[in-house]
Amino acid sequence: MARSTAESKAATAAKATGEAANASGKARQRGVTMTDVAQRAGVSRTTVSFVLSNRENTSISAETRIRIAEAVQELGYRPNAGARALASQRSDWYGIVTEIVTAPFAVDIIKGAQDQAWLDRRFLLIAPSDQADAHGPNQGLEDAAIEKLLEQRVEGLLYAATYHRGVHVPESANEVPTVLINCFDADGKLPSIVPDERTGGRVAVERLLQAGHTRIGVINLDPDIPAAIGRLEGAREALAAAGLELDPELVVSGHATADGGYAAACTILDRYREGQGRPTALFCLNDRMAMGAYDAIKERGLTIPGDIAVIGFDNQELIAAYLRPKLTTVALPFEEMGALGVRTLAALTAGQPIAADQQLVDCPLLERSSV
Amino acid sequence: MARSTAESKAATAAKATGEAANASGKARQRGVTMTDVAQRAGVSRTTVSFVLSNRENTSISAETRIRIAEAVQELGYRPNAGARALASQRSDWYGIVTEIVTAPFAVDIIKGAQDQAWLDRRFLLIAPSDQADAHGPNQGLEDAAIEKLLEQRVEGLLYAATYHRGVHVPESANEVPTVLINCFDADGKLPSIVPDERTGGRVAVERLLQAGHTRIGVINLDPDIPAAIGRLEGAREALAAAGLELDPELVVSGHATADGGYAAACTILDRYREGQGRPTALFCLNDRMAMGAYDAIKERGLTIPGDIAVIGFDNQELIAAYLRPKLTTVALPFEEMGALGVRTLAALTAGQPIAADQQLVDCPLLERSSV
DNA sequence: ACCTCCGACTAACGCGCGTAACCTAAATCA
DNA sequence: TGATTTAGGTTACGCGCGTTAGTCGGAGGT
Repeated sequence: MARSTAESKAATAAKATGEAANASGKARQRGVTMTDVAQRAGVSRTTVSFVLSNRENTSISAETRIRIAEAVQELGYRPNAGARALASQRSDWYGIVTEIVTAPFAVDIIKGAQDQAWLDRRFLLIAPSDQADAHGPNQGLEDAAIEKLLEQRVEGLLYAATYHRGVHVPESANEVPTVLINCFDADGKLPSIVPDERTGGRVAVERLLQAGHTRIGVINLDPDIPAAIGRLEGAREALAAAGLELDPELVVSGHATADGGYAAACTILDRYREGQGRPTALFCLNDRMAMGAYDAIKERGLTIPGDIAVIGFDNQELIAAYLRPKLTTVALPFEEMGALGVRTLAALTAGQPIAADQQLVDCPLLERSSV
Repeated sequence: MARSTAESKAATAAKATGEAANASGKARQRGVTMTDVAQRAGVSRTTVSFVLSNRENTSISAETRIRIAEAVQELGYRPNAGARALASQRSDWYGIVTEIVTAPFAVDIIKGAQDQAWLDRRFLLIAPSDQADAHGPNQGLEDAAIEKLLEQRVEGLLYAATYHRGVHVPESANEVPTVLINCFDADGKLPSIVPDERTGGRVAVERLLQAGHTRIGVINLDPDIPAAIGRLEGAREALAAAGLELDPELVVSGHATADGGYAAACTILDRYREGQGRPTALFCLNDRMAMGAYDAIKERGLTIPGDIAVIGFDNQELIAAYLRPKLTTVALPFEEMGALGVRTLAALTAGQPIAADQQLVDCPLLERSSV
């Protein structure tokens, strides 16, 4: 194939036309490169590169730009992201490593991050992790996953957990900017983004108070985890603001499942009679427990929200939206956390300062029908 | 810096030692290349490449291999996947485009695919799609996503849907091998992997028959979708094998939600009295509807499975495992479909023939406590 | 008539790596 | 003893692209 750029433009055009049918047919297998485009447009590859990357400070005639655009179109040229990354020394990729792939709970973090990355014209490489999966066949998967991501030359790392907690991030993550989502660095070095549990707890109880409830039962999680601590603290704040206190007798911890919620609700409900100290509302620290509480309440012939109002936490769609009545709950801002994570990473990789070492994201109240 | 490989090995070693402290300290910023490793080990870059890629038909002394391994270790060398892909003309990447990122329903497909890809030493690029998201801000996202994946030079494409249906795949997907998961090509060209709905339906009803139920109510989905057609067909098969028929009066369609299931169950339960034709078991074509059916049953003072046995379909963990009693259901084999998708893609890209144009994957019965 | 400047490009190098082809000294063989 | 093989490498090229440092012809200025 003639490669001389000295070849007359007429000849080039003729050849190009001849190939057009070819190119748009099945003959084009793969590998249309920038050089092909350049040849077809009758310019140098450099010029094509300048045009395609919208380079400034470079004057290229409108006519040439058009010819190049046509050539791109006709040949079906598609840039090679890998080659570009190699030459430009930047990949436009972020990596996210998470056990979310395994546990669908907080898949919205990925969605939020994806969307934001898309807006920023960046690509998200998702890698699996086995943080919580000690018994699986994937021991050490997490380190290997980060390693793989670094081999792809990601410019930054997101590390997400399915539930709010402290984590230890593998050392290799230190080689690029890293942001934790829905968890925080137990070693206190890396920036993180977590839900504002405290405010969420306050909002929930405020909603109950606003509906006229003053005696509120709390179905608590394992009291040691950040979610329980924060949410309970918020609940106390709200009560305090109303001049009330949280009756310790009304706080029952249980296993974070529907069965646990059922048992806890039974304990509370059976301890008192109606009007004799029995709470008129239940704040369940997660939706699964609320699901169990529903059963306990219904079993006793009580109605929701008539006799007992219920408010949950987490907004697990499959539960909250399908319970009957639909559950009013406080949502965890997974999408926002994911998006903020990407934005924070962008700032970090650009060398800009970030707002704070630990950023809190609001947990909004989702009104449905259980209060 | 001396680049002569003729330099005596002693000298090279000395220099290397001098640099070691440097390399293991903070001075290493980024960009340890194979050339660095080669220099440090006192060999040519080619040799390093041969060793690292375990190339056969090449004899390299054990001593040299060790020196190279040490150099890799000491310098913290990490291969550059992009450069490798460029040079070798293969990326080891598959792309998966799916609305699953948006709707967490079938995120297990991703997990299955990820795991299999990991075993095959391949990387999965996950891109969002807006197939079902007509009102979102992401119009045309899907085409753009595929385009992006092709720019990364993925070797194959997986296209996954959240629920079993026919889809139209964007044309650009034809440029690389493509496999559909949990959906099939409405144009009938691309290979696909779908759940075996029919067998699933049969298994469910067989389980009910085995428990002694002969009068079985069916809470149906929209009767036109593949899931409903297949599952119902399977149910009929199972009954036929037992010499029974499906009473059309016992098949009620409803909206695919808990409310829909509640309404449908009410219809069936209120039509008959106990022992007067009222079914003793309900086959709900999805778990959400089973959730609603639970309420209808409990509301009438009936017990599960004592008075009415219930069996679901889909195995939506958050529902099935947390209902009380826990729901016996037929699982959709998302993970297996994802894994099989990757395996099929591997065969395709290797030029091997695939088993069939449409591969069915079994839906296993998950025994819990509602039958 | 000469110099300068500017518009419109192009030549050439390097990113990090895979790989075909080649090279050299020692061991083996006829 | 000379020819040939073999172990153990090395040289050089190219993958597709970004980017710096030019080149070249003509318009404007003096």
